[in-house]
Amino acid sequence: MRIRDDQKREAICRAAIDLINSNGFEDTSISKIAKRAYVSPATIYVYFANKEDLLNQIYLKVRLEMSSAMMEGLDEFQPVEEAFRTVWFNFYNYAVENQTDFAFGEQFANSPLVNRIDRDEGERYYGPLIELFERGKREGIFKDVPLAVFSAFAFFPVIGLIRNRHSGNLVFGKEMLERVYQIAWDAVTD
Amino acid sequence: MRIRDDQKREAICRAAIDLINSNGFEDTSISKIAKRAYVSPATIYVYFANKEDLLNQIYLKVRLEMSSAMMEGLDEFQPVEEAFRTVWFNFYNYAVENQTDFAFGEQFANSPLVNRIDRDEGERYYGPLIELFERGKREGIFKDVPLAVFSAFAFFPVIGLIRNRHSGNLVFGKEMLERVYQIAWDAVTD
Amino acid sequence: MRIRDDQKREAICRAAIDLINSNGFEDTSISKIAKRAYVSPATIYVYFANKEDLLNQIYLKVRLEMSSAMMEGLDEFQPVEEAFRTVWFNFYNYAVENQTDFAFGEQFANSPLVNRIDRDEGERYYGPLIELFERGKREGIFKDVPLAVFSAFAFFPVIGLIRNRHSGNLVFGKEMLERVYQIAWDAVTD
Amino acid sequence: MRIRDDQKREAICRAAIDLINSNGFEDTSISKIAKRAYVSPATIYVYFANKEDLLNQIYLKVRLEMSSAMMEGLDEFQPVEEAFRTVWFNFYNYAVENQTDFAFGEQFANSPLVNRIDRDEGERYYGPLIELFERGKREGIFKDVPLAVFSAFAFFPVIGLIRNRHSGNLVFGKEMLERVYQIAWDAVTD
DNA sequence: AATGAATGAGTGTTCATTCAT
DNA sequence: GATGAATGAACACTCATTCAT
Repeated sequence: MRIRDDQKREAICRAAIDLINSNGFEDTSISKIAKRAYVSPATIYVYFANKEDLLNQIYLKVRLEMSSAMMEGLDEFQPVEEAFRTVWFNFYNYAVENQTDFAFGEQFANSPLVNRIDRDEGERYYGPLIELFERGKREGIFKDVPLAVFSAFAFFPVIGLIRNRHSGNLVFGKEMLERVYQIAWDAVTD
Repeated sequence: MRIRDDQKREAICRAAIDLINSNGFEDTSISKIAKRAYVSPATIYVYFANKEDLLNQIYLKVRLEMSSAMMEGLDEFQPVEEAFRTVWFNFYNYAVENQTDFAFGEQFANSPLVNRIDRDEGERYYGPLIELFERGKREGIFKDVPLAVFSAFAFFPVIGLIRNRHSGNLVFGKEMLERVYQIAWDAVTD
Repeated sequence: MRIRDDQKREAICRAAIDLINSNGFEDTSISKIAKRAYVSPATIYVYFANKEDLLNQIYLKVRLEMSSAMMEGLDEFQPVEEAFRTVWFNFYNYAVENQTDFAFGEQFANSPLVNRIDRDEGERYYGPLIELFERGKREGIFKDVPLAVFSAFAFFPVIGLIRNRHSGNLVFGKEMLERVYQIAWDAVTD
Repeated sequence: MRIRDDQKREAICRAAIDLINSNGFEDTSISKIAKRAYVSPATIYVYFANKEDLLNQIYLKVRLEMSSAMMEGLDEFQPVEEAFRTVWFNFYNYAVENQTDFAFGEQFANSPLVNRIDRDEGERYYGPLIELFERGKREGIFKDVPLAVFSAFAFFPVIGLIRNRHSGNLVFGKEMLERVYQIAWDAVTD
């Protein structure tokens, strides 16, 4: 009996993400994914129950990778500002360095597919970030607003900027990036 | 006879938007659109060259409606702050009151389909907003940043909040909305 | 707009019956049926909702044809014996002359598919036969047994004989046929 | 170790018969059989050459079991009537008590699959029954007809009645059964 | 002997689009 | 202009079978 091959599983996910990014969900079929991953269509069903399961698992995996990338270097004893800075740049860097994964996540999150999955599963990993947010509020540093508002101003602008990167009309250097960070910080602090 | 045509065309677009919002691009076929619009599949090809053309035209139409909704009540003699307030609340209200159209727009904008259309076509209608932005900068009110950064902090947070509305964990009243607006205003002004 | 073609529908049914008779339900796919009927697989779905619907409709059609063949020449003023003789030979002749349809019916009737259809639909056409049976009982000619027992001895032996015809070890002439009929008549009469 | 093997083989046959009876040949795949028998698909190929071989072996096994059930208690010194009675009730009881096996046999016998197997293999075990038939004819008790006609009236009516049992419109007690037996006896005797 | 992984070929069905009226 | 019929190509998925252990 052969044993399952994690590289194969990985190749299938990679192929799916790439195809979805270049052609969209609509034009990404199981057989195209199979072809790109150099496996038989039937093999995909050894690793995933069906297409929806494949997409969900990829989404959750991407979310997990992104969230753990965001939390990297974060600890509860850092001053709030330092911690926020860490998270913010982690997020920005992840989005820039993992363009395809990030784009896949955004496309999935804006499609009705996202409503069919267990949302808690996807949000589970943000604990440390939420704690940071609460601590910042307790220390009177962050504005006293709901978490959704906080992250809308802290992180969504980055998504907007990344979206514009593709159009090519947004190229900015270190200085501008620092400027943007500063605006975000000002927006969420009192 | 002219009226009849436009009604039919409208019905087709409406059906397409609704189906895409509830089932995604993937599960929205020409024949399902036809069925929901009470026309024959062949009839759709009287109004649109093919499926891609249908989707593009819908997207451009939605963008146009949204942009003109945003500009409503805007004129070049208003003080900058009043004008910004107008645009911001116009945007928020449009997103809330036209949920399906807005969701369609977001879904399309995050899919690779958006890269295949003439982007200028979509952006053409934002002239007055750009002028407002330039005027605000000249008057030393808005921060001296690129347009992309400006709108990333002015409008993207709203998109983030709307996205969370669906999850149901974001319900806020007039007061909170005013609060959010104030944060946006603070973020984009010096 | 083209209109539906009853010949096409007929060709599809014919192709399905023939294939099922030579290869069984298992080896009879939609695409094989399509090929044999000189239509596209998709065309079959213009005339039938799905494969199950196709098979059910064929079965009901065959049953209907068989039952009306059986009733041919039957009227309520004939003496019971003459009427029974008519029906019995009608049945035998139908089975012999419409081998494929008959075989299809037997195969379907012995498969679990038959349990999924509306049985009443299939039995509806036997009214005159049932009336003959009741009349025969009233006149003290037929044995006083349930209908199921009556037809088990009147008609099932014929099915058994037909089944053996295929094996080739049953070839009999007019005389023997008359003999078999006589046994059936004796079995159901007092 | 020998015992284990036979249990596994038995489990595979059992699983196949059950699945075919509830879902038909068409919906009964090797992997479903494997799952139901708690073995690997590959294991089935240890015991059977391929799917056709599996089905044939099951059919022959069922025929063998049925025929030996029919012959039980039969010996060549019994009077013909007693012997016939024994065989007839054996047949009826087998059909009623082994519903699934019997239904499988009927389904297989009415499908083209039956034509692909060695028919002699299946008929080999009916020797004693044939002898009884010949003896009855010699003694002037049974009608002088071919074997096929004899069994068409002796046994096929039972098959017809069993077929109707499933529809639920045939429930009969000891008395009626005796009645049916009597009709069969009358039909085959002079 | 026994197994889960692996697969090319096939399944039933739907697709976007065109045809004929 | 409007339509239902028609279709080749594609879809997601399962098949019987073999492979590697």
